[in-house]
Amino acid sequence: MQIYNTLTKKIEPFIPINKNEIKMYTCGPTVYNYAHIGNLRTYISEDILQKTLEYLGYQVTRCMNITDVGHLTSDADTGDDKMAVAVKREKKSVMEIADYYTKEFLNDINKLNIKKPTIIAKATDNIKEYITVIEDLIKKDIAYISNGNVYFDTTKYSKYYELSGRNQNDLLIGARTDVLNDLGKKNPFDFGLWFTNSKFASQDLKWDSPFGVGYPGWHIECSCIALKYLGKHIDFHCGAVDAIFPHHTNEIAQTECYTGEKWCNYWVHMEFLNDQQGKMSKSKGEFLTLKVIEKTYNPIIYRLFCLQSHYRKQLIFTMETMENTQKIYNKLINKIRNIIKDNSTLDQNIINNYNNQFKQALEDDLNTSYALTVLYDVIKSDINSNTKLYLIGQFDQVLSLNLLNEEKNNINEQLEDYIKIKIIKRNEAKQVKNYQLADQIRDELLEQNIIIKDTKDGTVYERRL
RNA sequence: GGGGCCAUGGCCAAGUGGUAAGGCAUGGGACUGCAACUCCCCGAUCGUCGGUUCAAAUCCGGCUGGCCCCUCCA
Repeated sequence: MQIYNTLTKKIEPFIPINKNEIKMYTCGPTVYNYAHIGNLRTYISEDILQKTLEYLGYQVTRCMNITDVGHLTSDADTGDDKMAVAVKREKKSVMEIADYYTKEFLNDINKLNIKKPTIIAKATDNIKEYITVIEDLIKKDIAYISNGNVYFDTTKYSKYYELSGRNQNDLLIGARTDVLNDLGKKNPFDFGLWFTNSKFASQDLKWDSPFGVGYPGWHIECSCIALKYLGKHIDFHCGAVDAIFPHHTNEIAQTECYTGEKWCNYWVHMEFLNDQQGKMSKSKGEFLTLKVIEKTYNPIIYRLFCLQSHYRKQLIFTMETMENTQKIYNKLINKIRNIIKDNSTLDQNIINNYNNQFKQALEDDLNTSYALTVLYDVIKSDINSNTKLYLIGQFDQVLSLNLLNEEKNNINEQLEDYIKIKIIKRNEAKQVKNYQLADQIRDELLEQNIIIKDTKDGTVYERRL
């Protein structure tokens, strides 16, 4: 397998730390609002990475954080905590907000067939761990206390700019003035590890610490949660491209200064979903959630939409392309439904051949669109039905598009009998050329989401997708 | 102002030096009472200009256009 590594800016062969067990950390949501479909694209891509690794025979432990404190609206200590803003907006407690949106998030990823991470850790459950690491960094003179807050001194970590590929001067020019004007900082890009001296009063969540009563910075949570649950070394760390700087940059600095060792080998970043105006963003106010999509489309359609493209390519979302994807999905499922299970025996050579093609596509930096082409190749090929169905089932372990989900099996016997009678009546009507009655019966069934098809072998039916 | 990415037929998209996969849509045809489903057929020289090469969509440079990051957002 080879994959693009942000750390080296190259596509590299993947070499696991341990032979079969892979440790993967993926940044989770800040649960102050619904996830928008752009957020969800990232999790879909991460899911593909995980499932590809599993398909290749690795065992993957995936850890994800849930940010319920510390994520400020600004990187200086002037912004509001995102959670505090939500509290004000919805007039609920922080816990209620966090619980509600966490549940909604887990619902969303479930609907998209994203495998639930092995470990899901809340930021507020690991305060002790943050304090341990921060104390250590202070002791090592890498962190310092200033103006009531604890900051990380970025000049103490020589590789600070490695991940982002920038340098301090480039960053300074574009930096926001309130970041630079944070007088507590020794250097412009130093970042907060623990805040006690907040300039805003709306912060509800506070903990006692050796540095005073306060709350943690955003970046420290991921470092500590990863260390706690996955150990000192991890294979993958994923997130969207905007996390490269400063979030992941800061994570590396903290973690490696704490352990004194290299932390993560492969940094994988997922590109944005844009709408026609550009980036989809919560701070713009309006944003598309899965709830909205669901009104018109099965969430799996959105997953397919994402898989048609590449995770490192920006994707533009429009309702037109969703409409198109719906058609693609319908046709795909129809074709698969037309493959009838029979007595044919599995052809192992053919299985290996297509399976290798499928794997090769995914092993090549997760080329999902090509993997879908292999799926089409199988469907079109003249191999026997059972071999086809077997391969489709295998592929769907990674694609997770419910390719073999036979919804028509949901039709109970009672309904089945009813449909059969209707079909017979319709065929009788057709024979005497009473097409009005025939069409009426067809419409009746369609109202119940039953589609009638006249084929060479007689009339068949299926449930509408 | 700095850094970076992208540009392939109507749409999505594969392709990383040897003469353009695939899917959807459109059009044509078969099937059908009609429709749907299914099957068959049809389309591009790869934003633009120039360079390297026997050979470039693929490498290099200029230009144009779009987007992203540098500031909370995935």
